[in-house]
Amino acid sequence: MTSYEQLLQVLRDEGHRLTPQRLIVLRVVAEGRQHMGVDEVFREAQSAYPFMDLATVYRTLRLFKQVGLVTEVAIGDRLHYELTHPEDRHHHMVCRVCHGAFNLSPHYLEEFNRTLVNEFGFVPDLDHFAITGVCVNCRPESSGEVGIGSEEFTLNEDVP
Amino acid sequence: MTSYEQLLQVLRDEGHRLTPQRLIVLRVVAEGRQHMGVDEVFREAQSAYPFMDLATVYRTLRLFKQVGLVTEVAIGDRLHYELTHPEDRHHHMVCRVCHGAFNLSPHYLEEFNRTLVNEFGFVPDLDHFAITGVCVNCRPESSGEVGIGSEEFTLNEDVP
DNA sequence: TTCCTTTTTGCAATGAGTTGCAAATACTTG
DNA sequence: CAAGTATTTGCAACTCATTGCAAAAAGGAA
Repeated sequence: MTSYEQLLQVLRDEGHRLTPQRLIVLRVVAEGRQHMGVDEVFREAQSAYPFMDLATVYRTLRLFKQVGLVTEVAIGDRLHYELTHPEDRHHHMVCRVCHGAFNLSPHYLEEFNRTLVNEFGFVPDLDHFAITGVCVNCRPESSGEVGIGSEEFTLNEDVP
Repeated sequence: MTSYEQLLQVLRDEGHRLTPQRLIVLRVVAEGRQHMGVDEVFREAQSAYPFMDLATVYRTLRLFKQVGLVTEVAIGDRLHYELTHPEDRHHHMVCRVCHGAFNLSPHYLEEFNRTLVNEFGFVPDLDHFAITGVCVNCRPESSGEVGIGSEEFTLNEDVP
């Protein structure tokens, strides 16, 4: 059983139907780069299946998020999606200036998470956690050195 | 000079014009409860100034946010605004189930903030920080006790 | 006060995302 | 493999928020 078929099994197990649209959106996201924008997913899906509707893409991505197949990241006001890799869970730091996204190891949020649960009984949704700010490259006084644990990648689509 | 006039002075000092629309929106937010939704601000402003336009409310709130008069909080996908009280800065924990918002003292984020800056050179926007999750009242296994530092208030408008 | 320049408003159009509903279709059972 | 049912799709309409642009108005100078 390939890893793609394992993903399909997740859908089947939860009682969701395997429609051509879902198979194609899943393949597009699985084979695409990190953080695909919805319009990007839509264009690629449509080229494989011309009847694809944008609303279906939105609904499908929302479903995939619910069952944990993909992770949603809000980058510069727009929703982006990436395949969930359980062995490489990470959060995001999104730069308000360049719209670049940096991965952040869950380790850095563990203590914060414990504090919220213990002090307030509040269980935060860290799976969809992203924090905006200004990255080291976009800071005027930036002097360069960055520690380990961060992995940058810049969007190659236009984000206004 | 009243505190309301001090707020106006902030606008004047930055070269913004004092239009009737801005005065009214400021008064509505200053006298309203915490976390007012945009539509709520709009309705109240319109009842004081019938020509008020929704786009003006959005632009005005955005301006007020830029100059620091108000703080923007995203609650359940919608933008909410509250007057900024410099002596009572706080972040928000927003419950995904009941849409209630809990204040969170900046103290709990200080270490996280330091870590991001020191390790990654990333300066997070903590002023607009809100984290979603499930609050103690909405957790099935909730056993009740909550520590100090949290102050709850529930929305009295409908959030779907 | 009057004139002038620049900002701001109101309106309509746009963009991202969601939703209601009838038609289409995936899966189940016989 | 055919029929039945519940889910899903496609379309259009809708919501929240933003934006382009001409008309209106705020604030400064004469």
